[in-house]
Amino acid sequence: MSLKHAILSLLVESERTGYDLNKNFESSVAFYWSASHQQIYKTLADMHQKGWVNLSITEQTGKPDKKIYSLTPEGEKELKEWALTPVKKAPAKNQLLIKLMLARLVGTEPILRQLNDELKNVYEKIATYSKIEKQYFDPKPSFNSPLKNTTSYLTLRNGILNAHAQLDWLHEAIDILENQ
Amino acid sequence: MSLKHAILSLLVESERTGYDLNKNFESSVAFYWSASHQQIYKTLADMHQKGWVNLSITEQTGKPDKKIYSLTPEGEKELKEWALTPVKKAPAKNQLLIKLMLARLVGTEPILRQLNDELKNVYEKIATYSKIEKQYFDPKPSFNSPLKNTTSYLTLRNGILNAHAQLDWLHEAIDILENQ
DNA sequence: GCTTTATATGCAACTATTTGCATAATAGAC
DNA sequence: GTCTATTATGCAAATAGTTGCATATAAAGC
Repeated sequence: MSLKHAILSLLVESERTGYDLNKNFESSVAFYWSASHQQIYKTLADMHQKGWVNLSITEQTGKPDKKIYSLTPEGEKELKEWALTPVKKAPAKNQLLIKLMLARLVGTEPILRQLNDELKNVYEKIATYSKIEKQYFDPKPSFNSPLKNTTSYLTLRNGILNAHAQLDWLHEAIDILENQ
Repeated sequence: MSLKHAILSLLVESERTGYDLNKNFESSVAFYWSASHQQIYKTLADMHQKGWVNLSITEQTGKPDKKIYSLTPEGEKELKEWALTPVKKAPAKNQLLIKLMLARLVGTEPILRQLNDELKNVYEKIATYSKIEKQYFDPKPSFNSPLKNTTSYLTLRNGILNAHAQLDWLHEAIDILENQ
């Protein structure tokens, strides 16, 4: 699985706690991977077992211990190898399209309602992306920017282009279904 | 999960065997859901337990029995209810973007290689979609076409628009990374 | 005649993910 | 002072999905 590798890719930059990592998954990582905090803690424990990460425990009086994870040479080796293997294609999962195919069974009205809900979500997504773009990538990274900035910008661009495609499709679908 | 509902949505149209369903998942359903044959057989057994599908066994001499599944009223009820509940948003899963973020660790060359591989895949996907479009949706469905045709066409359009967005992004990413 | 492909089904083990619950301290709002 | 959010961690059960293996017939190509 790739959750391990998503986590390792964050530990390349700096050591982190499970809590820190969860915060990352709620913000920037959300563009390309999702995981719950339970899954993150479990995966960290698994990777510690495998020797891919180191664990240093900071004891705190009266508080639970702080568990700081860092990348080991084995973890880095694994991550590099993984980065070089061809990507596996993601399984198709699109609930909205199953529902669309059920329009004949349930009528077009409830489907149109859900398409419009989705339209609203996509608009909100695009607004969020625009804010991020203005805040962090204005002016946009150029050939002499740090590589880190460039790749971060490209993950944002991926979100933007996909969201616009979704927007176009939703308009098309709503338009066609309304005229049926 | 939605695999149950994807299967039920096929059984609305006609009764089918696990094998038939698997064929559906390899062709048209592939636009919006994926599942292995093992998963399909397992899910059919689960739904039979729940009473959502009926099972009629055709005994064949010297061959394994043919198991034909059909929708029950309970199954249809469940499907209709599901169709009306708001869609859950799909968790983000994009391996290629994790790898892109690893460009600093492994260098841009191997990442560019994978982006170009993906570019090839997307071109092939678009070619396949074009063929399907010409074969089944020329002329394209209009307001007086059967709803079934319209919704099938829209699932294809979803694939086409997403593939083009992916294409645009890949060109952008490759262009930027090559000039780094 | 032999090999491959299609038909037709599934179990078992493992891996991944979700959901519900649980603990416990600190900081800030009211 | 009490309530709420944040910090910080995780277990357990259930559900979902993958991978490897297994069986057995029939048709078509070479």
